Amino acid sequence: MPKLGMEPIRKAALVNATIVEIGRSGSLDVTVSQIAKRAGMSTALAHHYFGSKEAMFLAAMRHVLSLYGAEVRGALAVASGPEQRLHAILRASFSPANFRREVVGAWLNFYVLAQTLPEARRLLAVYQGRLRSNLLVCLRPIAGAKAEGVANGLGALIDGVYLREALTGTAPDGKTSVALVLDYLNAELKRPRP
Amino acid sequence: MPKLGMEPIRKAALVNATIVEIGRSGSLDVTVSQIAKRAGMSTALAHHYFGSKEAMFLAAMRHVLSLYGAEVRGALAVASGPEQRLHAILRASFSPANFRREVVGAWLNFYVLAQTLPEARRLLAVYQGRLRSNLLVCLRPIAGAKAEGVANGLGALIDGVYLREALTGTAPDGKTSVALVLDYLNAELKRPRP
DNA sequence: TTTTTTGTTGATTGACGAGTCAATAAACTT
DNA sequence: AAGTTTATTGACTCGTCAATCAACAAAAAA
Repeated sequence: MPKLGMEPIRKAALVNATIVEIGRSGSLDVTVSQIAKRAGMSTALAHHYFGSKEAMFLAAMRHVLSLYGAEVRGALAVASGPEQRLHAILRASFSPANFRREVVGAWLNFYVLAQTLPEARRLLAVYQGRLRSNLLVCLRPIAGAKAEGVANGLGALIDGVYLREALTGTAPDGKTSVALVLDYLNAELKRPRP
Repeated sequence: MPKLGMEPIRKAALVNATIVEIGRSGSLDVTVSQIAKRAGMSTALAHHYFGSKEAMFLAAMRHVLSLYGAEVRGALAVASGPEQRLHAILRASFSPANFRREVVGAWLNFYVLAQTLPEARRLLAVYQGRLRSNLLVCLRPIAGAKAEGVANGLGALIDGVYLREALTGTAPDGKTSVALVLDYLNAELKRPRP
């Protein structure tokens, strides 16, 4: 009983299922069969809409990245002033949503994918570029000439703190992460000699 | 023509081959057959010595970690004074050896493994603990009460910078990485109000 | 109403992979 | 010399999996 206009629905279900399955297994070692079953359809249909497993992975990556982007934009929308906006970016980066098992799994595996899949590397570069640009807008008014360097450091620190927080067995603590990064920021800003 | 005492030689060859194959494929999706072939033996022999592919992965992880540990110890041995020793740790962490394709591949995939394999997580915790302890020894004399916090930040920043450097298409630059981390350190140390 | 487009799947193909086993052979022990 | 331990592999088991195909169903277009 084919209702028309299924494509976007099926694709969304598959993307979702891909992320969940990657999170569940903790690796890219998920079968199309698993993904399709979780999305409630046959493997043949999954292939029909995406053509290959690789395409599903990339679509999933795009989705995770766009969710993160949306979260940052949402947080920025209600923040005013450079400091407030910086806080907003950090809070969004370390939000509980980003520490959900499947999101962590997605990120770690995207790093792995980025080693060999050019498109994955490109997407990662886009994410890093956006983060950097967002940080720079906030930093230029308050860090002046140091803005570029501080943005680099902040970006790396965010990734590093996330990585550690995501991989220590204990429940991740966004508050502490934000505080750690803010501490770095304050150190850079209040340093006597630029 | 079985010569005796082959076990350590074969195991070393397999560990090496595992790392190379992970680096080559960029993922944990390597077959025992590939590993065994690169190590110059049959798959049956590989299983004979390690029992499972998982055991090979863990042995490879231990090896990469121990190489890194040795590099740090080596650098520390010829450095005196807290500052010098900190520089030594950073230089070792961002040495060209650590940016070789197969080492990057190993690290990224160990992160992935750590999500699900408790032993891998344990090994990662050991590495982070050692790094933290090494940093603390240097930091206490020069950072005093701030030492703990700075060590946390430095550790995360090192991981984050490494991750970014390893994944940007361009050739990784250890010098710049060291400089970035040192900049953070100086900012924390020279901050007026602790 | 015929044709085309869209949705859908069971069955199949063709390939590969982890781990086991039996068998062979050389070295070391007694 | 007989027995044991270590080294080594080809062949095999049992399983999986990505991708394709043929076929069917329903809606839309002609």
